Amino acid sequence: MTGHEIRQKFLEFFATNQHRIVKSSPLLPTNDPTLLFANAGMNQFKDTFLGLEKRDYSRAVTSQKCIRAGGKHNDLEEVGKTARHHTFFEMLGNFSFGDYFKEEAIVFAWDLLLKEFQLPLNRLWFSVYKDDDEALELWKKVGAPADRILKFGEKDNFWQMGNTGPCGPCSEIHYYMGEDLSKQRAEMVNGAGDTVMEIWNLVFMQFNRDEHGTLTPLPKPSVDTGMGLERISAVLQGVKSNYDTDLIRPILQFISELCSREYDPDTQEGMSMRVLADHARATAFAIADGILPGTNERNYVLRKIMRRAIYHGSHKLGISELFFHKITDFVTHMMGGAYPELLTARNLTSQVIQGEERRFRNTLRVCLPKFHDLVERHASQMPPYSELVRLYDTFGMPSDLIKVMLEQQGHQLDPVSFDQSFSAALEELQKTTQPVCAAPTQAKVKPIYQELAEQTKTNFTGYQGTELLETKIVALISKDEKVSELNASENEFDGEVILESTPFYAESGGQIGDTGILESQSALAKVLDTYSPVSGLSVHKVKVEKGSLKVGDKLAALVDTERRRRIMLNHTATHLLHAALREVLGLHVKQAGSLVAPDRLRFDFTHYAALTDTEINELERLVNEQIQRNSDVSKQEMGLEKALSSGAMALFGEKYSSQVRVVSVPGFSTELCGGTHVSATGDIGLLKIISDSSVAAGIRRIEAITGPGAIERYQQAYDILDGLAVNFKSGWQDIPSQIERLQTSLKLALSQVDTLKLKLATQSVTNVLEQAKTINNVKILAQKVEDLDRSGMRQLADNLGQKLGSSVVVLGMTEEDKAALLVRVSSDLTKKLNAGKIIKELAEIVGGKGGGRPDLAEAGGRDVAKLDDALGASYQSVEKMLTS
RNA sequence: GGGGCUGUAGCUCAGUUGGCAGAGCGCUAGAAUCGCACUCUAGAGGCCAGGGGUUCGACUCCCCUCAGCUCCA
Repeated sequence: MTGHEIRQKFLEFFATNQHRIVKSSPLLPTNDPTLLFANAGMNQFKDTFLGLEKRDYSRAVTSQKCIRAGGKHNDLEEVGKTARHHTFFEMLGNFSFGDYFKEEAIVFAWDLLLKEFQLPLNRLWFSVYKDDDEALELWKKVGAPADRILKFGEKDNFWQMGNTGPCGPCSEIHYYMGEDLSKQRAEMVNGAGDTVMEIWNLVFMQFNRDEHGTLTPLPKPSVDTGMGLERISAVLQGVKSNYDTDLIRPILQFISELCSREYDPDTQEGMSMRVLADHARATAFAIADGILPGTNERNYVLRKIMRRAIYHGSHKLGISELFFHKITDFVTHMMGGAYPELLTARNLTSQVIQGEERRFRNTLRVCLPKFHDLVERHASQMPPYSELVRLYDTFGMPSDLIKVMLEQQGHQLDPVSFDQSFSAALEELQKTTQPVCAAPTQAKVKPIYQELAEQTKTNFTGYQGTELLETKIVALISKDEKVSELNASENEFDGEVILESTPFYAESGGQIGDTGILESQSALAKVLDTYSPVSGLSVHKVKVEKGSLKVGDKLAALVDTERRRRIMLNHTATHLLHAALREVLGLHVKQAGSLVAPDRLRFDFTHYAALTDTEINELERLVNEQIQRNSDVSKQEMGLEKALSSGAMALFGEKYSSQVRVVSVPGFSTELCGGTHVSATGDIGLLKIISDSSVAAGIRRIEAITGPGAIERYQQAYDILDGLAVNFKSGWQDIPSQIERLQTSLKLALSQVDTLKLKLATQSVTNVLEQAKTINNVKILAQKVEDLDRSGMRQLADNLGQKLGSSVVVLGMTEEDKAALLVRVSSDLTKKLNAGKIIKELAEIVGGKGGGRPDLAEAGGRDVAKLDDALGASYQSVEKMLTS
């Protein structure tokens, strides 16, 4: 039976037993921020097990994509070394949500393994939790021999989701992999080695554990099971290693051809090939689910996986060209049938991988000279770990490569103590890195809102219109207390109003809350903001302008229509931009936050690089094309499942109710969205992107304006250009070249000025060359100059010095009310005279400081009037130094 | 989210407790050659990432911003 058939058979078996076949959730966990990757079949049902979410089925079966790397389950370092460890694998599982319990779960497992898969009973072992006699009896009942049912403690056979929450005993099925049936022993179960291997784990969720550790029985116990597809395939295909199943073996074959080496499982090369095969699977699936290699969290873990693979390929298997994308492409080809998302993402995957491989090879290229430099500095000595670790921590050189290269340099290393010293040094280096674990502070909903939400649900009428002529005040709040009446006060705002129905949109999904007025015959209140502290409840923050608001009052609710209109433009524009981003940059673009205000829109999204000008132009072009088409924007209520299957984009980490609203621009964008939108895209008028910046690593932020604001912006730009054109007396298209021309000629003119100034100064000073005094055969010239800058003064000193030969030149000038001095000593004299020392004495006279090299020194001071004194003093200074 | 590192000529990078901004490759021109490669000679090319501060003086020291690399959660 092939791996694909086994997966299919598993799903079908449970489907015929009234289980709903549910698609694998993406590897990017949808509703669990504590999880790095999907790592078990039950992840997507967590809320269902907790009773927070209802589904229209109570039995499900899945084949779940899983990655275990980083976080609690970290198998990364083990992959390749063993026959069983993977970063990526598929987990088959059947689930009961308060439907069947232990008995059926055990019967299903028994029937599937013995009848469908026809596993020999004389190789199977069963384990139960030490206190779970119920399970033990059930195994006996279906036919398991009593001596094959073993009891284990908490460590092996008790499962819990977290420190608190649902938990329960579990029961595992193990399989003897050895040749000789007579050699199997009970001790091998959960023992060392994997001659007896766990193939299926049945979890019986039976209790709820509270914070004191007390267990209370759940009213509706549930079942969660997991069986690794690769393992069961190994068993059914009669091979020792998961890597020899038809799920992975062909990848090894492909790699073997790629590097022109035979796959021999027992060699170092064999291990490297396994690493590559496994990591290629993980990488292809991760990228297809929108996870990109990066520098934080799951993105970083993916990058570690990819770099480990690339390292093994390039250094251990000697593949010199970019290769990793070829392997993932092969994986895509193999698995695309069962997981079509691989095919959709094919191009992106290949591109991202090649980019990462290039970057990694560049990192290696940069750190190798640093390594050699380090080794050289320590001659034949072993470089200290503190420095080796720096290569790893700061420059990203793989620790294994460091080890290998040290050995090549002739250093004898004990691998174990090397690793120990290395991690110790790393710890030392990172000691200062105490992560400030800021626990996510959950914004607590104020009890008053909670209470109101239970009593009433606001009816939102804002989709139909912005004015509601008659509605009723249900409740009034002032300072977190319910009140019966609201009056004008001195405060910025007077209180909050809850209405029976309202056209006011409460801030949500990035769209900011509406403003407007509430008006009755006797009262008038301004709505400053509208928000929703609890789902289903809209709260209007008001300032009473006239009269007073009383609970039960009838009144009209009027939204500021113009402001709302602009918000709607921006919201629909946001959707268009989102779709355009995915088209231009790739499907990895996911919304990571947004703000829809009347005057602008802001959109944060996942992407790995700054946008280029071409990309921004293309985005604007696409969005404006959609605007010009003036397509109708459709808004439909439908079931969540239907919406998702129709391809509507949903945000991860966002909770949706079973009934959702789908906003779509036909043929371009479909999103789940509760916000308010224009009726046709043409209403937007125009979109202009005004900024692109980064918010966090891997997340970019785009800001844009639409409609009237965008037009104003273009007008401003137009005015500026017109102004420039007038100034340049030319057309727009010539402005850049005109500016360039101006810049060049200005630069030329300035350098000519410098040259001329120098020439002038040289001429005027050359006249006084003969004034140079000679002391002890050293010519000394001290002269005041004008109209030069510091660099001109240096050049002048050089010119004079060359003319004078063996000499000391002292120049002084005033520059911006400060005195500047320079001393040049010709190089043949620097043994006797030090320009730095001379300048220090002179600098004191003008009340400043200075210094420099023995042959050239500069100084400055504030006392301009003393400049001549300083120049005069230079003769004595030199003389003193020459004679001392 | 926290730590380390980097930003200098078109490219790869030097730049020594603050004092004249450099090398190699590439580019342009010339020499040599029947011509090309090679070789030799000369030249062009820099807001030293941006902004602020300290200083008589900042590529150099300090702070901020931007961009990139890297390790860790």
